[in-house]
Amino acid sequence: MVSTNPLARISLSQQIRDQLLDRIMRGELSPGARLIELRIAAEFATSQAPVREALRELEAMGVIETLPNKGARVRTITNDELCQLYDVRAQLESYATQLATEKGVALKSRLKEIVRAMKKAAREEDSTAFAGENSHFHRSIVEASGNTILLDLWENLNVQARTMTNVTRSRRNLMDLADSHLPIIDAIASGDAGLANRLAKEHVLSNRPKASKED
Amino acid sequence: MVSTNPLARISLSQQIRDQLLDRIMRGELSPGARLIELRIAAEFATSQAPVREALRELEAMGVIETLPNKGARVRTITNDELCQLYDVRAQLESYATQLATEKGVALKSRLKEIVRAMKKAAREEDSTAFAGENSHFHRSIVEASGNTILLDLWENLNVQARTMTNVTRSRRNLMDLADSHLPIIDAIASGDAGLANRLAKEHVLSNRPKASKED
DNA sequence: GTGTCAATAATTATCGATAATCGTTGATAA
DNA sequence: TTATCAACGATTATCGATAATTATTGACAC
Repeated sequence: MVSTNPLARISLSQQIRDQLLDRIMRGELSPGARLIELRIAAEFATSQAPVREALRELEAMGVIETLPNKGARVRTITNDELCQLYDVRAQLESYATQLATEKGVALKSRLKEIVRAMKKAAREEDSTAFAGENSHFHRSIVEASGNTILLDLWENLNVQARTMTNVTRSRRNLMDLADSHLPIIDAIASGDAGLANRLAKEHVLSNRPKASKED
Repeated sequence: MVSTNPLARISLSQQIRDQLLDRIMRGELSPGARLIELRIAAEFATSQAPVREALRELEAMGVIETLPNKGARVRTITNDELCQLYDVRAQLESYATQLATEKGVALKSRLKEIVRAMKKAAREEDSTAFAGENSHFHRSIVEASGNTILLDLWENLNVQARTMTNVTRSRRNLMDLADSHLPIIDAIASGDAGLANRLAKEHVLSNRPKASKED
């Protein structure tokens, strides 16, 4: 049933990119898996060209890596790199939170709403939905910072982290995790930018994976 | 004399990318200039394919922007965005400097050497060489942080900033600018990570363009 | 004059095919 | 047995041509 795949008309390369990204995120394509241009082209009933474009975009996102003349494979993020990623993300996010607080953007009701959705997902044990709402929460803050460059960088890191989510999914109680966002909301609402900065940083770092034994 | 351009064999798309990036950096291709695939292909005596790849890479770097079916043009960075870029860069670099200091990496002699080269360029009024050494200085620190994710992000911002260098080239005295790096070297050598962090941040921000009247 | 629309031009997006490159396999000789 | 290397197979890199899309022009009606 995968032989022909019509696909609506929105630019083949984008559709292929989205499909592949989706598969990588849901773990269908695991780290190290090869992505062979002609094979993918055959699957989507297109030519090699749009597939190459899609792969290059995924590479730019840091989701896959390609060796010249050797081909592309799903990037294997070591535990070490994931730690580094969280460290950097903590820096960016704490700064974003500080900016948003200084600007006095009204975020409280919106963020509370997102946490509510997070808890709903937690109750239903829907970890995919939970991860989505979680991203949504942090993205809202970075958006509110008003710094688009910052937003771009953050999104990049976020995508990379999410491709590893299933592997590294912590055992931590989802309901607790949802609650751990509340102090940040209060800090932003209080207008104390320094506090908001600190809490956001701690929040991200508390979700940082531990130094591993395997990688 | 630009009709045929043999180009050594290292992958056409990469060569095209480098050539275009070079032209953009040196201002030969100014912001807003269109990049037409077939025209570029003709100039380099290649087909459209490698040109497209090159353009996609430049887009990922944030150096050009492409609208679907409309084509690519050299990205116009507003003064506002450049300010945001420096703000974010200040965050990343201060963090990198802190990490490098905490790790106690021996950087002093190397950094001093770079500042020497910077001053030489300043004496010779070679602003291109100066910019190169300047990048080199900061890159060395970010490298020394040991965080490769951080390095990737920093490089990206740096490239973007450099494509605007000629436009925004400050009138500031180059010799003073070179000297302004010295306190950072001392702070790193002293092992005071907090101080190093602060000085690095101030250094970047002091070079941030001012809120403009034109953009 | 101004708005609408078909015809046209310019350019990107995609295709199918070929060339170049890399890794592997198996034979041969030392 | 091991080293060398030619031939092959798999895959990426590039090509030239066509299809699809968007912008532009000019005629025409109001």
